[in-house]
Amino acid sequence: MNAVFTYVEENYLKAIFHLSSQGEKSVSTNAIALELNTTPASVSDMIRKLSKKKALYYEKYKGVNVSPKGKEIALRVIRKHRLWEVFLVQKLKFKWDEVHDIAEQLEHIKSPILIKRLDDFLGFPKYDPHGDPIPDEDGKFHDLKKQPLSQSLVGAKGAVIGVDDSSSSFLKYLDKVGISIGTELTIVDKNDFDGSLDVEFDGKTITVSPIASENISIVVE
Amino acid sequence: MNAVFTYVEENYLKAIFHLSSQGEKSVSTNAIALELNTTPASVSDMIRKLSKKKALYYEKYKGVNVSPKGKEIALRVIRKHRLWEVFLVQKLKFKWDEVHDIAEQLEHIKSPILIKRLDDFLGFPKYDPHGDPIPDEDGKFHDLKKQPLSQSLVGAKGAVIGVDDSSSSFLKYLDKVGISIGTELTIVDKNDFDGSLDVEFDGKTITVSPIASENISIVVE
DNA sequence: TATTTTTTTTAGATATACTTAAATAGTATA
DNA sequence: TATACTATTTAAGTATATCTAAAAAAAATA
Repeated sequence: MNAVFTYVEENYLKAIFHLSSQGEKSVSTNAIALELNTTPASVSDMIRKLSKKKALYYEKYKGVNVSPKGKEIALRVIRKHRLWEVFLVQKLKFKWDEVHDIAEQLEHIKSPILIKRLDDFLGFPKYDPHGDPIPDEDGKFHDLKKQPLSQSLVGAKGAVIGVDDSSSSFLKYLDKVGISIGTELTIVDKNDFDGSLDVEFDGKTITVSPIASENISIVVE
Repeated sequence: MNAVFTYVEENYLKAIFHLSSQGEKSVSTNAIALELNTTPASVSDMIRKLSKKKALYYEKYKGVNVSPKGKEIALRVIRKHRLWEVFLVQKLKFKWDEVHDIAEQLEHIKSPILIKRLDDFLGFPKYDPHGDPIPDEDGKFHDLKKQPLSQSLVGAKGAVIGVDDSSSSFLKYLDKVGISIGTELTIVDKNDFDGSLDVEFDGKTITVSPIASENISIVVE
């Protein structure tokens, strides 16, 4: 009998998993309360509940750690969140910085087959529009190396996975030249005098300034 | 200050709107309980709450009617439900009869801009995969006439909007011949000896049996 | 019309998720 | 080490959305 986790429980596990993958040690009640914009008292309650459900390891006054079960749930939610973000940006033409709140809702839709079909529909993306990796069905991350376009070598082929600068002027520029998430490009030349890069994609070649190429992340093949 | 309605309240309003658009009179507590698989006692509670919020007109022991406000909310949810169903069938390749439960979840996602973009992405569909009309942003239904393919005249052009028979053998047949929701077709001939129709779409012409054409709904231009 | 049956409402409980206020445990400082 | 401070937990209470059981109103039947 697979335990069912509520919307709220999923959010707690996601937050705790997130916090514990930053620092090493166990996560404090206060840190969770801060992350989820709630009170330490509420967190205490929920921690007791989630450890009874074996999703957390917990010792009073000592903070919590996610159990394998909790990690599995957190990664499943993260996977859904990031796949939906790809959908919103790639298909519905949202900007990188507009999708988070909607994905926060969509990530709780319960239907394994839906996520499989969505993944397929999106072409099995490995990164979300912010450049964060998308775990696979088993919670594993694929080990493609993400790097700024500026640090890629001449001759390298890769796919755009995200941008660091999401100012509207930069997004407008990308739109104009035709670069978006998923664009497959080849670096054909580097202009040493200013560090700009000539990149080829969709049958055309454009020159990307050093500042722009620092803010574009790609994964190389 | 726009009152916010919960997931559950939205479902009640949708169900009551649905029931009241079948029969004429006000909707009974028992009928609602039956529709939502809950108890009359729970329905009584919720009715009191929704009428305090001015979404329902209510007199004790006399049943309820949806107010304009309640109707607006119900139609908004129905619009979302049907648009998501189109998405699931057209884009994610679900079958007509597999999408309901997922759409029941997706219909509660709160983001007006999301629905606008989705509508655009889907090409502003007027009917869902079951042939039910999709209300517009203002809750109005477009007045296209839906009819069985079998009752359409030679020369008529239309788009497939749904099927009545959703048995797997029928769906398999449609898949084989290449008919799906949104397929734009022209009726080129009627074979009087058996009532079958020759229809053209995607550059090819096939013959559709009388039984099949009775179960395919189209909207004519 | 009186009685029975059905429908609807109310009353009292439960579960989730939250709150504030008070108590307790742990840490830091004089 | 005693005191002060911070972090955490517990206790008590609120709101939502349920439920079962009992009471009240309406409808159906004799």
